[in-house]
Amino acid sequence: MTQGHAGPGLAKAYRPGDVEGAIYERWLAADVFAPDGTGSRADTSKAAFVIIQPPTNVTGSLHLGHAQRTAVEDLMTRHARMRGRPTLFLPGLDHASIAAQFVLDRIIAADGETRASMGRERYLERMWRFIDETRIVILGQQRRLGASLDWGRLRFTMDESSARAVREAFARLYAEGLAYRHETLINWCPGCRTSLSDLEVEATPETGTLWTVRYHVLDEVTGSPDPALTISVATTRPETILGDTGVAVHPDDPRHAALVGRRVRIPFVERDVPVFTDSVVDRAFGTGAVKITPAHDHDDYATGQRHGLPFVDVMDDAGHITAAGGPYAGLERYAARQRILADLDAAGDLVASTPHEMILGRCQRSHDAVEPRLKTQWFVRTTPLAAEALAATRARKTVILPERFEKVWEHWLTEIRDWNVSRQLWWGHRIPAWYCPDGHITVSASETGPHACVTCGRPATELVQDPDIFDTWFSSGLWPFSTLGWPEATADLTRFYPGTVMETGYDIIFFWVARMMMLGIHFLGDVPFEVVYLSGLVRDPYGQKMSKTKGNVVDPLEAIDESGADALRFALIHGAAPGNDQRFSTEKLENARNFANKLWNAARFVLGARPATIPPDALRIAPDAARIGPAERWLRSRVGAAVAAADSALTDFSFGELTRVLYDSIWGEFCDWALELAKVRLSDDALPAADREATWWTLVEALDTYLRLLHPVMPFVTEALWAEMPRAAGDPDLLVVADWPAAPPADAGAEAEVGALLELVRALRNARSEAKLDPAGWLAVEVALPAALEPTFDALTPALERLAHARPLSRVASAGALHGGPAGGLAVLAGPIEALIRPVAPDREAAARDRARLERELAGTETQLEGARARLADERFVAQAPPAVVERARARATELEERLAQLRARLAE
RNA sequence: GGGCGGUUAGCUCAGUUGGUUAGAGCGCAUGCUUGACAUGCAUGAGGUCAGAGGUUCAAGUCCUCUACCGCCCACCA
Repeated sequence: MTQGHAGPGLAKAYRPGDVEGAIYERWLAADVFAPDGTGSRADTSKAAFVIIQPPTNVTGSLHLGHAQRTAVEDLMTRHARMRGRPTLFLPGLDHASIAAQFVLDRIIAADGETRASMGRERYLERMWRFIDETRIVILGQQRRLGASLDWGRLRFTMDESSARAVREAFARLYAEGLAYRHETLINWCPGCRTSLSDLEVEATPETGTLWTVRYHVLDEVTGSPDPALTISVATTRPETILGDTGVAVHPDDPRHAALVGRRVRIPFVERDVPVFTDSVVDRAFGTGAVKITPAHDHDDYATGQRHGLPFVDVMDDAGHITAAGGPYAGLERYAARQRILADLDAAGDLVASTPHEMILGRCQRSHDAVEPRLKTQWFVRTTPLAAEALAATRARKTVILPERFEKVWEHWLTEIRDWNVSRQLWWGHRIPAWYCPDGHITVSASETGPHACVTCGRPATELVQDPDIFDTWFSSGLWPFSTLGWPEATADLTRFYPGTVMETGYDIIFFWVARMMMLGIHFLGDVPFEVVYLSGLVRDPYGQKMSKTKGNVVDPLEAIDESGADALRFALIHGAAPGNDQRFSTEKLENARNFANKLWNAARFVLGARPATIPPDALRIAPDAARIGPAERWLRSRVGAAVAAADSALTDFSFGELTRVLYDSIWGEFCDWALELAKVRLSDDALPAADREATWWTLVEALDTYLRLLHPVMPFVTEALWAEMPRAAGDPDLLVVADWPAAPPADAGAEAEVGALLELVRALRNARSEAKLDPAGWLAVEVALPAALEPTFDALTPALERLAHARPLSRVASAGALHGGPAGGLAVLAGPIEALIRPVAPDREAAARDRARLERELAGTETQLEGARARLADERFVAQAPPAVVERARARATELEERLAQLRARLAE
């Protein structure tokens, strides 16, 4: 592009909906999102920036939390892209087996079907149909948000490439002895009919009942239960009585010493079990005697193993009592509990029941009480993997933000237990393990499975594949490299692994982040990402977690329809700190939309103010330094400060700080002051055209810089406005691939001088308002100011007159000249500047109000001066504080003294 | 039972390595049809930074304790 640009012009009103869709299309058409897209202007010699986004669950639509994360991810991506780095922002979907089945089960239930009635094959077909619908919705939402995802690389965890990585990873772990099959007590959800990892069990505090039950001791001679000799045990789960295989007491407990070694009869199942001692028993709890159910309780499992007790499983997959439960067989577990309690009571063996505070494990998904059950499952030995992940974070190869999460990270990985990866579900990756009739295990990474049993050579036809699937997190744990072609040694893998930043919510740090770290380091020999950026949760205006059941969910699409994607993104990023939860409210969204509107109108003004001497398609040039005035120098310096502050915020991942800086600069400096100051020069026909041009180019430069800085946060509106802006030589067509801005030079002198005069304007406005002078009238003001400020004052007088609505604003030789004139003026003090408002007409009331204002100011100044003097009088302060601090304190005291003198002089008149 | 976070203006939140005058948005009050913007402009009121103690010349900021709120981890019947 060799010519400056003039677009079709901007609509008078800002309507986000009118520009967003078209702009996304332009980005896609220009192919700027892919690291090697035809429109990419990336410098391939620079390190790639790879952002890792959690693949979205296919089950539902996006909520505000997704929107916030996508906004943050896209912000980082767009910034890196403008810095000229090749960027990879890969879109993905996760099959989310348990969540997806949970949702689909409800859908098919509406048609009167169940998982069982459909069968595995039909069920999975139905699932694919279901997710084909949802995936379109989900991907459309990301697009509406403006996420600059490389759509050509869309990956799904159920794709063959992911499946291959899963098989390979598992086969390697098995070969290395890090995956093993083992019968043990696992967490079982009767509602979902699957086992769960420890992480998927939520410990929920509840008030249950502690029942005391009598077991009858067997007569040593007759072998039948003694009606009189009993031992009482306490239990919160009477249904597990059916699986009891022992009673334990503490070895030093005299109350039960006589019964140790005797046998008791478990009621209903008529099983005779031993009474024995074990020091795990807490003598203070309950009766001091514990019923032992090794197949249904984690503690009892260990106790049972120590004492060689039988393991009697009394429950089936649905949570119903099995044949082992004798008369209760077939009953649902809680129905069985009630029947057992009633029967115990009838037999006179239910001694007591008391309310009991306890922690109950519930399924994260269905909230059913989790049942500990004995099952044979596949486990991953995590201890060695966790050690490597820990070593990596300790060596700072991967940094977790905010840092405080490193502590829980350390704790969890140190205390980690082996990971049960088997799930008794259908939707997911089938475990690639085959069993021969002799029980030999063959694990194969081949898509078609093994040819024969590796142990006995039986042919594949005689082998049966494990019906279970993997925990979803097993495939998502491979995400940073399975998406790049692993296990093949692809060019992508070399180029994009490890990733740069992994962004996600802190709620899945263990589920996902830890697994990616462990598996990434293990299989690739290097960490999967350099930075873990953890976002907080988005809550409703009252701090509640958003959930569909509470009905407080804000749909991102509604917010976008209402206020635009830019406003939503800004609202979600503004004021959010990593790891901190954030409340979302319509007020925040409105504020963000107003900001976008403000920017729109500011741009409209700048573009409309182009001096006629500049052709519409002129190439953008830097303002002529010899032609600009103090206001322009001030603006350029402030823009430079904004660039520096934005850069530093981005370096620190302080995105809330970034939006604050941009909001304040654009609204508080550019719109409130710079544009108003510029209006005078731009419309001054007496000024040489070159001067007016220089002023305009200064505004264009500032706006151009702001648009670039803001683009990562508000991509649509900035792109739309930039389309209308003059281009510099070498600028691309689209802002999305434009260069990140450099800071215009700082100008401390202009900042100080113009800053002081803006203070004067504020003071004059304040005085007018406080004295309730005619708001629309022109004030006659005389100003006395330090000699150093005089040239700036003279240059800006017309602009200052306009801003303060004061004319004439005339300079007098000295402060003394302000006194002794016609009586009844209002004194105004602004730092080193003194001014006097000459009333248009004498007004006794206004004078009185003004006097009150001055008196208040006097009192305040006195207090401040007292403090400043006390500080300086303290020898230790003068001696020990840094010289710069002492110097500042001195200057401050001097300033206050002068001000005090001025005020006293005014009040004395 | 362990650990983490929060407590700053009426509300929602910023506040960098301690530095003297603690900020913003919303809300509130007063006023403004000033040629980019009423999705706006101007001005103002409003804070003993949860409480107590300590370190320091200096504490919203560092340390200790307390209170309240929230979260995470945890196999005691």
